[in-house]
Amino acid sequence: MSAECSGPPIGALLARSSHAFNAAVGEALAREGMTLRAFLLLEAAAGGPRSQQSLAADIGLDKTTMVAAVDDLVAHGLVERRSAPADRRVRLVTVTGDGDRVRQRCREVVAATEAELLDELGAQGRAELRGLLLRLLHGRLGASGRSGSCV
Amino acid sequence: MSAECSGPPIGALLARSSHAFNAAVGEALAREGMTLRAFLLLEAAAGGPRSQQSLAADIGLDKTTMVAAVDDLVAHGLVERRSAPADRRVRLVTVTGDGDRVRQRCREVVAATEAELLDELGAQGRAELRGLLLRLLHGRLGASGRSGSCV
DNA sequence: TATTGTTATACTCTATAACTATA
DNA sequence: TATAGTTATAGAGTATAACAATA
Repeated sequence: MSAECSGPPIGALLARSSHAFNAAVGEALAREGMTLRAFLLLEAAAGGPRSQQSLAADIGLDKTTMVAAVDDLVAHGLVERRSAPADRRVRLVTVTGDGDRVRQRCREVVAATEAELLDELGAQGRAELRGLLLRLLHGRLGASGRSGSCV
Repeated sequence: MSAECSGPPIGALLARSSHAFNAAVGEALAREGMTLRAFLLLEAAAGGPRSQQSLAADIGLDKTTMVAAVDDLVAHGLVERRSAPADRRVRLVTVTGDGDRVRQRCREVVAATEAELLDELGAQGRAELRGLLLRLLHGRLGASGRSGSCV
């Protein structure tokens, strides 16, 4: 038996922290007329033209919900659907110039929001937290099938 | 501008970690015939007989959803509803003997699951992570109205 | 009149099934 | 036959509104 120390379970602390982070980032993005999910999708699409299913698997969405998510970005002119020449069944989601500008601005907004929330930890604390979470995710936590929306 | 270092945003790491934690703990509790939410409610009720609204505010549920949540625990004989003598509008949720036994077992299951997931961090890493998250939650993160289900 | 608990209802989100067009 | 995308539909989960009992 490992000497588990006192205090609330870490899972509860993680849940509260994550929830508060998502709420703060979501509010900041809402002021830009964006959604956290839409931003994540935009980021994923910016990695290069990819099929909707590939994006869906990446973000942890269903292919059916991905349709509406892409529809939304298309309606705002941030991405375009293009038929892939090699396989005309797949629709490559490509980021437009406007989309990239919005994405850059949202990146800054998200980074600023996170920086403010992480301020009390100091540079060293932030690095430690990042390192610990990465170790956690590369351990048993990442081993289990960790698909899921997380959003 | 603070020197924000490289890597994925910490919010994303927190979200993935929290999601994986909840999934693992949820699976472990499911093997005991329990739900994460039901366990949290049972834990809150074990703090002493309290009104449903008080419990709802604590867990971050709506009072209307709390009704069904308590109904579920009552159906399993883990808690009882008793009218408060002082104010007969409120129903005090009290944990039964069976409820307390189930709660103790679930506490052990949750602790064991978390311990396994946190194993790679070592005792020192676990303490560091706990400390960092507590500092985070006592800072700006906890300052904002942080109500919400988190479950 | 205000508040606790409850019910009924509507709304949001997501997944399942069925369809199309390609392969 | 199998796959990418789409649509329609059903389900879970949640919140809003209205009601009962009590203060």
